[in-house]
Amino acid sequence: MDDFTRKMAQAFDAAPIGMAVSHHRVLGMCNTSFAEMLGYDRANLLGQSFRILYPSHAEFDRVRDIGLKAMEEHSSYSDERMMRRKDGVPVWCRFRARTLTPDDPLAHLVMSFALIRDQLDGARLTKREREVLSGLSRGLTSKEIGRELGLSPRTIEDVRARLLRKFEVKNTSELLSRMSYARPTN
Amino acid sequence: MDDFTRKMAQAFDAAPIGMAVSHHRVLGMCNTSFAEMLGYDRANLLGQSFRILYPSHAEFDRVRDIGLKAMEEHSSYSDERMMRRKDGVPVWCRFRARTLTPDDPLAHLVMSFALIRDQLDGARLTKREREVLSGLSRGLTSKEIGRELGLSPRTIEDVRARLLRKFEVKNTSELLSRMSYARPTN
DNA sequence: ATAGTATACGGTATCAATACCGTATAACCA
DNA sequence: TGGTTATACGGTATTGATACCGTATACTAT
Repeated sequence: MDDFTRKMAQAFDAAPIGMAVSHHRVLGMCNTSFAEMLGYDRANLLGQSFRILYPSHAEFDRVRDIGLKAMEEHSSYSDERMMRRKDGVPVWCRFRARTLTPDDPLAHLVMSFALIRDQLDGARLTKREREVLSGLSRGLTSKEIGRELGLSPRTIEDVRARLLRKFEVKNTSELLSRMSYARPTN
Repeated sequence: MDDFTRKMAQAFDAAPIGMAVSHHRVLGMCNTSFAEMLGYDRANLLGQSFRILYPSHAEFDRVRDIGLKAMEEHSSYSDERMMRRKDGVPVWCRFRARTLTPDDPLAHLVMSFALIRDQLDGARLTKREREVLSGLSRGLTSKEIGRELGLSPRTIEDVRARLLRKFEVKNTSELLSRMSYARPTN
């Protein structure tokens, strides 16, 4: 095999970002960053269903449909989502996907996962806060998020208010501009 | 060569994010996303200095030093930076780097570049749109942005509406989750 | 035990955002 | 020269966001 291929493989493995390939939601390949980010050895991860990398079966089902339409049209999709580490701790990721099979997006997916670190110490997000944030980043209103989570819109507003306090921002726009990517920490 | 290596190389090349490897600021390898993002063919990019990918020599010099200390300590570094496309258009990127040689970080670097703005092109931002976006990312209302720019709040609302149409999003929250934060570049 | 926090929900009041209606000028492009 | 787009501004109407008031349960940590 040629040197070119070997160089690409090395770059894949040493990438500063988690990367993975899936076929119908089963992990076909990943790099070291991806396995480490989720607390696994790569050898134990290959061939596994992505189900084990999500916090719940419901969440696993939910994220399947979210990007499908976008990928059928543009072959690519990105959002922010919660993954589940091996020890159960949820991790918040910037997710990007490109499908090589737009007719059936999940057949061959190449994904990248970038950890979003909380820049404010002590500002860890609860499960609810992440769920609400996921809705907000998709442009949903409190009413729509409430419907999605089976809660009163009033409760969503409480969670929003808590998020605004936690991150010391004025409104949802500023919140999302802060949460979209990790700030340079040093 | 083994199938494993070939799979990793394929994943590298199909990644939904720009990736590159450099040796002392010379491009040793990159994937298709990286070359496309900057408007080049990969064949013409390999072996070139990173100088041509920055807006100016001063910027090229500046970014050399800013991540060095972090990489000596943690082997990795990330920020947001401006790159220069082949046609001269500046593009904002989320930049991540990992060095394989912490003693001399620039000797062997693996990097990822994620476009912050308009992953789907055709939606170039005007000066006004950038100015308004900058205000929105700081949590300002239309009234406050209008005051800052010496314009009627009504005009700010027009620019907002144009941004929402351009990016096909429902509201400002979704817009900002797509755009991350913006600064007026000129 | 008790304080603190997250969760969950109700009401009300106010301001902001969004979507329409309209006009007008300037720039650019085919 | 006419079509498109960006800019800039006015009015109005509806929905959403935010900030308060309140209650209540559950969990965690000192």
